[in-house]
Amino acid sequence: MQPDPPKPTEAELEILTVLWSRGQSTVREVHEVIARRKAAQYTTVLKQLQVMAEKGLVRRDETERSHVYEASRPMEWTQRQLAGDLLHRAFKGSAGGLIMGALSAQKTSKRELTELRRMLDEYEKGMR
Amino acid sequence: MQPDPPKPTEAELEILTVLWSRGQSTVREVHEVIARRKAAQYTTVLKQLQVMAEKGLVRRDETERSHVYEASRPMEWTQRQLAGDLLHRAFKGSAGGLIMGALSAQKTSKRELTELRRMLDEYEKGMR
DNA sequence: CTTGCAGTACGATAGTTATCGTAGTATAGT
DNA sequence: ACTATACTACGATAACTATCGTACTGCAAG
Repeated sequence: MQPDPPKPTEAELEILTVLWSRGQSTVREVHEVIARRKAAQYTTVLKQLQVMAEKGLVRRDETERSHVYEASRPMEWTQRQLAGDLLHRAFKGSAGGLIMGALSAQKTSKRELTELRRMLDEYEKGMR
Repeated sequence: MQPDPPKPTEAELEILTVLWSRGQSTVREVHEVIARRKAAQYTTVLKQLQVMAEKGLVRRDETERSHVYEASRPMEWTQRQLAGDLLHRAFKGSAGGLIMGALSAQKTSKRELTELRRMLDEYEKGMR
């Protein structure tokens, strides 16, 4: 599991979200999902995945003629990197600030708020 | 206050944090702070600020010989953009996910946890 | 076999970012 | 007035990103 891969770029993250939701996928499968949201040539996605494989963001299985890709890190791991990165770069490490930013960025339902409280409790429990 | 400025890049954000903490500043002042953390030529910071002014990220007062720069948007505004952006790009809009990411990215003190709960309450109150 | 299709590999390009050197210009001190 | 200094402006460059076209390859159907 080699050195930590670099932070994914915007386009790379979009592809990762596809891989996380679909699991192992061929280029074609990834492309189909991506193309649903935005115009993109097949070879663009292919190239993207090749680069990502070089960077270690995805793993490639070449045994079949159609190569099969999968994210090299679980979604949670990458999310943690991204959240931590933004936390330090824009919020001086203040988790509270980040949360307020997130809450005010989109209106958050009352149900989600109680869900958040539950998460805090749970986190605190597992923390000792 | 013109159209919303674009999302700041990494280096731009670093400069913005200086402007937010210092308020109006000359290039020299910004450079001094930046140079404390990393090697950077004066002209690099200057150029950076010029570009940022073009993008609308900062405002420039040219009345004095040494131009004076200030962030065009308050810290909270930009933080909200960044948090919202990450929220959508990496967390499918799930604030809970982002918060778990942030909490696990760095160990969060018990005191900060209670502070977070207070924030949630406050946010809910101001929400109706 | 041969041809067409589904793949991969690769190179090119345009745009952006970060960085810096150089040149020009105003100012202040001698 | 002259020169050193403190600025700004500008251009160049290297790296990286995103995007795509073209070329090559294996394979299956006729």
